[in-house]
Amino acid sequence: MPSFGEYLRQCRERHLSEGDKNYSLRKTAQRLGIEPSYLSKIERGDFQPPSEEVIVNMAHDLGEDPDVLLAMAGKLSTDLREIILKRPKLFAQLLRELKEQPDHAILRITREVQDGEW
Amino acid sequence: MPSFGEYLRQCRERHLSEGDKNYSLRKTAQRLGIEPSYLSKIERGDFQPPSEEVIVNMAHDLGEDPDVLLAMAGKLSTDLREIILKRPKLFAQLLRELKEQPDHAILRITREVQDGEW
DNA sequence: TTAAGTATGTAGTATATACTACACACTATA
DNA sequence: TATAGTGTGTAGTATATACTACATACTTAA
Repeated sequence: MPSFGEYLRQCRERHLSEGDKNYSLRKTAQRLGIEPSYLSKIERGDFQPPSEEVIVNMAHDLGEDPDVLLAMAGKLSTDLREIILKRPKLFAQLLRELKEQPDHAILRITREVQDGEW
Repeated sequence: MPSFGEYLRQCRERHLSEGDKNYSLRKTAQRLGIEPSYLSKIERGDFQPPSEEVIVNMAHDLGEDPDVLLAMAGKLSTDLREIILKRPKLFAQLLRELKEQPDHAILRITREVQDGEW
């Protein structure tokens, strides 16, 4: 699995190789509101991943999933954290149960809740 | 709802008022491996809540639920964060669905997973 | 061939986090 | 009436987080 920085560079260069010249390091950095040298160091792994806000902007700019990009940076989005912290006992118990469950089981629960079977 | 510091002091003073003299601020701080003045300031809300490690120690020392105490400090335990970060897409979706669900629905899911109905 | 655009290197900064060390004043006990 | 124990106030520190500013070297298009 690539590191956060490597993955970021891959995404950006994919856009470039598809012919969109707006995905140079400088132009991308400008859209993100950060210094090009900062983005360079993040992509190269010289610096830690940036703040949640910048990562979410990156995800939107690159067409990636914010939660996945945040996870690659070792971060959990604030809204998810708050969902858990409002009912910590309940969610702690559920999550520790689901830890060992396969993907399809979690997906199935999600679907059933969506379908209002609760 | 009391703040983290207020709640901490309530817990500690409960032990004291039940006659256990080991729950003075100084002795408690010593068991926790922190300075008494630091604990004093935390309880009074002069300082931010301490690190996850110290909060978990506090919970054990006071007979409280670590996840609840961490939540009062605005923190999520590392193990729960990691459960989510390993499958961010899956858990993000589930959590955002469960956000609006009542307690009993979440409890019911937890029980059914426990009982191996999946 | 020069001007614009590319990435990168060096050297900082501001703010937050997570504490320690020690002195002080008050209170209960022996 | 010492002294042991109580909580608190002042003043720091070390480390991490999240960046900026500017200079430099290389590349490409006019």
